[in-house]
Amino acid sequence: MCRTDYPVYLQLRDRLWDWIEAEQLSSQQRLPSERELSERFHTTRVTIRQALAQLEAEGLIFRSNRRGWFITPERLRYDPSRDVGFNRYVIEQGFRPRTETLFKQLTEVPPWLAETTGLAVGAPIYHVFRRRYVDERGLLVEHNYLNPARCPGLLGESTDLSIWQMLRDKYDLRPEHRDIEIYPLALKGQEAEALNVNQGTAGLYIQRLSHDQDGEFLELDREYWLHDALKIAVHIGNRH
Amino acid sequence: MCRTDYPVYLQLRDRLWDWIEAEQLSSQQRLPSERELSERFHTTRVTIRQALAQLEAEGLIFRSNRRGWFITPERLRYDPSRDVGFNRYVIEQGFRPRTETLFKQLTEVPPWLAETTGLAVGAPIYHVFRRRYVDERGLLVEHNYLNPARCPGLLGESTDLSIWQMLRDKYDLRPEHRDIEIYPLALKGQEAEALNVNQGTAGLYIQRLSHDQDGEFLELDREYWLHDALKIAVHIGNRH
DNA sequence: GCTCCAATCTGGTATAGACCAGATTATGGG
DNA sequence: CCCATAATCTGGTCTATACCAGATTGGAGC
Repeated sequence: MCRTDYPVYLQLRDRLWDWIEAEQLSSQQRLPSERELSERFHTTRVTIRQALAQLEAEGLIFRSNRRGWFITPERLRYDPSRDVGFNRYVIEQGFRPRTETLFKQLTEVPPWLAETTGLAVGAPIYHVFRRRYVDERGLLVEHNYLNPARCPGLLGESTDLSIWQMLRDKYDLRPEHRDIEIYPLALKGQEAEALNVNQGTAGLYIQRLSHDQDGEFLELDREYWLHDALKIAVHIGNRH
Repeated sequence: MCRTDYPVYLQLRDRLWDWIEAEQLSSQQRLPSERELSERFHTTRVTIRQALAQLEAEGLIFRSNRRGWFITPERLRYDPSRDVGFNRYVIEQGFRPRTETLFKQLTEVPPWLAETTGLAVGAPIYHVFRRRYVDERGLLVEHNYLNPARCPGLLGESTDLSIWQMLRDKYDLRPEHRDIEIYPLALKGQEAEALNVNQGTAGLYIQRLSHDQDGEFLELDREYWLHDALKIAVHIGNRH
């Protein structure tokens, strides 16, 4: 269509970007439908979808299953090395947090968990599965595995707020040592469904293994974030 | 093709996964061509490409521009909070590192860098752009911005090894405070070209802003990693 | 005003083909 | 044997079309 040797879908990406800027579309606002865009830019739906996927990878737009394309909100800043609850740092940044507990149960330690934590296979373990929202967009799901010996009766409490705060206030437990793992992955299966995204959507995995002041296993936390939802920010050093 | 209500490309993903396991394909080995796969699995190239893209997102395979699909090597473990050089921790994990300096120059602080570092716009700054390999696969490109006042003559040295080590040994500078930012992004432009991947390939961005023991700006490091290349692993706490 | 259901709109999946550009391989001449 | 060139193979891009399933909307009936 144009004379440069740039592929069409990348040209469309640029034009869509400019169009979004020009229209001043703001967070969570919906784009025109793919069919409408493909007409407007004189191309096919397949090609416009390539351009949209490009902008999605860049984090400018996101899709909501069969509802349309929307402008991605600003990334949430997150410091996994601090033990500040989700609700608190979301509010601090001017957003509205919400947490849903999808299930919580007492179960038995499976082999992979035994390997990670050093617990015995088959030992009792609390398992909490939660979904967290910011401004009514589900950004992550989270599995918490807790040692029932250290926090008996925890499942009886509400888990819609901070588990850490509960551990600190009710059980006098504080994470002293922490092993953190972070890597990009594709959201699949249970996690993709719970976040209502397509299988294979880009995500970020954050795992935190915490031991308390006595060196006992305290918690394993496995978080699955949307790739465009957060920016990890950590400060290392004595004073600020 | 099958009776489940699972999409074909996800079934293909599973069958490809099984096939790769069965064939015992190992790191960096090439898959059959897309045309061959689409015949073998009785589908079209478009659909097989969807399945391949799925496995790519999951990090099992990667593509090399117009050469084919290959098995992804194991992720490199990386701790951005420590000041251990790239070459050293790659070797420690049993891989072969290599670094290419794509360019190095004395330039002037642009506005965005001034904002990040607190330096004055137009002040002199060293800029080094490098590409790093593990077992001959380019995994990341890296921009280093260094304060010439603190390390005069640095550009005269070879930058194919550890810059940190040079700062420590030759200039007696050690990073005391560090602000780290990490987030997923799409590799574009210069970074995508240098890594020889398509525009929009998933990547991970790691930025490190370092100040030395005197509180002076020391270095800004901007790393662009392939999304499947690394696993960040950090330990926080007193002793191990 | 409400509920329920049908029509409609959305993105998601899939087919069948075509051509291009870069990478690799085969070939032929020196 | 080496080297240059041609043929071939690879993934990358693009068109045109079709149907599906879930989400939304609009209207009929209460």
